[in-house]
Amino acid sequence: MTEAPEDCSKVSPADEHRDLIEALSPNASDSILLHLAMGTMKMAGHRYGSFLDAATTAAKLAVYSTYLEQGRNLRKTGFLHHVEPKRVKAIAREIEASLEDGKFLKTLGTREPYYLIGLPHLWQEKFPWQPGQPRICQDHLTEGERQQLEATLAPNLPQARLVDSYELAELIKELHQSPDKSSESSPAPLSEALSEHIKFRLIHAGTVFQLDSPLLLDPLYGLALETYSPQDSQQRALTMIDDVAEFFRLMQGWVEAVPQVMRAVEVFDVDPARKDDALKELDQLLLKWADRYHVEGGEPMVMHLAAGPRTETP
Amino acid sequence: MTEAPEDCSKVSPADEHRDLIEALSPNASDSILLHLAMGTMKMAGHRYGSFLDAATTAAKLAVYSTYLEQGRNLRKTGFLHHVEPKRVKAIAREIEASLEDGKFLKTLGTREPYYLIGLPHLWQEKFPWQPGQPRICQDHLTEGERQQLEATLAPNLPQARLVDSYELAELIKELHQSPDKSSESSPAPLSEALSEHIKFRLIHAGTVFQLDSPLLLDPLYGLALETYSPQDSQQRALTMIDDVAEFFRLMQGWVEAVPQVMRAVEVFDVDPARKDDALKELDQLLLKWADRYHVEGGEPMVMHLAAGPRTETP
DNA sequence: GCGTGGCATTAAGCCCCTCAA
DNA sequence: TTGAGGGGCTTAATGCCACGC
Repeated sequence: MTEAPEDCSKVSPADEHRDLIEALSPNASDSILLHLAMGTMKMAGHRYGSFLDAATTAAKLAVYSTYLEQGRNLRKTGFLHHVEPKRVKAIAREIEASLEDGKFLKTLGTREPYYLIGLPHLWQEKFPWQPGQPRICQDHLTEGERQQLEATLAPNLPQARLVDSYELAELIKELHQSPDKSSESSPAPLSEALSEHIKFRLIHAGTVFQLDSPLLLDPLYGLALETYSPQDSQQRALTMIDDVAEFFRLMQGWVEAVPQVMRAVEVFDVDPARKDDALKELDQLLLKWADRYHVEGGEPMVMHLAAGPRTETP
Repeated sequence: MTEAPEDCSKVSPADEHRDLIEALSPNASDSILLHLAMGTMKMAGHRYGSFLDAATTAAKLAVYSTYLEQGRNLRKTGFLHHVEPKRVKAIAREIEASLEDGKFLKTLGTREPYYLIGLPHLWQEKFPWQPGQPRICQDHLTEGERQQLEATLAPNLPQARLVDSYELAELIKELHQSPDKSSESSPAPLSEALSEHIKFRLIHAGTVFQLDSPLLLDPLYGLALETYSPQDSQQRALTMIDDVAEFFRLMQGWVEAVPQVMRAVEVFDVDPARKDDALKELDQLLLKWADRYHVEGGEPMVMHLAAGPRTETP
């Protein structure tokens, strides 16, 4: 019950995902945005509003960059991007405040939202548990009922006792206003809705499990993971984002014709019988190549590659 | 005067660009968004609001995708993304209307905004020019003045006469309400501000030039390019976006463990004396590799690679 | 649990205008 | 021509509550 239900309609989520991307994004930029939104919101669990804020911040930085290029001309910048000069000014002020005073722009900031990352630690600190102690502390339960319930729990849970929904809400509240950033004040009002969202996300991610039972008046909640560790598929999704970001950075170097930056694309029709061989050989080629030119204390280099079936012939 | 001024401050725009990206985006997703915003707004010339709309659309699709995965449960979807169920419903309706009725979501749609692409054709159609005819048609000019002005024009202009600001505004208006999409009505009210933005963009992109002269009461405008063709640096920026999009698509396949999708990363320290050799050899290796496995009528494959200096050691 | 409705606040993307330097 | 201000419209992100199922 902690996982997203594999709902039994016709298509798998991954296909649905791909279909949406391909049906609705004739443009490369749109497609990148879509992949990014999926990765950010569905995999990493960032809020809808956070993604929008991050996109807005990126757009503001683009405006600011033009503003500098145009010699701090508000009007020209406004014309070039179709933004009111007044707004350009506000954007510039905001960004400069961020650069100078270290105030934070609304970015995603971390791969996952802080509450996913920070919860296991805080929970184990505030509601610790030692072997031999009861994991469930509910006055209205008899000792037998307690043991019966605890027997239903998974075997290798972290050293933390179960909590009720109030305690969970407390945990979430504390996590929420631990910005551990320089901005001293907590401008975050933690609404009920937000708190509920965080709770759902924690359960969805498998960090927290919910215990329902007729013996209980209200559901209890337990910590399922000792430290934050994304599932395998999530880990891959995060790696994907990192790879794409670095690929983007490298390609930007190529656009600017930075020396020692290389781009390569190979488009071909592979012999179906030798597909596996081809990929294996490519892997080996790259490994040997990097080995051949590697020296201790050389200049740091990186190379990113992705290969697979192509869908269109451009 | 048609180009962005190389403003004489301390740093070059490209450095500024890179600094902004690196100073303010500790996160891979943020960095991707920034690269994308720069490419979309500064290079391709899409509007600030268009980029925001496209990002919002991507986020909506992510929400919708979750909505389907959750068996069309509005509340759960709302919790998972911190969106009101009401809003989820509106989003779902909007997307389904788009899928069924072919209504358009607000995406970037084309690489460049239509007005950049479509203008040269429309201009040559509405204001054609033949050798021997006057390029400048202004009653208040004497024949001598006209010839004097025309002599200042660049030699190889397209077959189009110069226009005044009213005619230019007419062109822009016509372009603006040529959606050439299925949505019959033009929901676009073309404000003065938007029209001015388009005019600035056209001049900025070098598609249109402005002619000022003491002989003229008002400035005139001329078409500078026969067909839309981005400058070299813009062309590279567009290629970058395409590459990144396909790289993203391939990596998504890797995340889902699609067979025949491969990801490779090589991190090493290159012998400084052999950097060029290394890249040249890599290029050759890839070419030969693709050749070796290519057959007529095989399965379509693609491979993307970028290599260059690395900045951090992860 | 779920969908649906109402109601409220606030920011910000848009539009337009004027005036002084 | 640019900066600075004023005034206005509309959407939508975000919050809350309540009813009926």
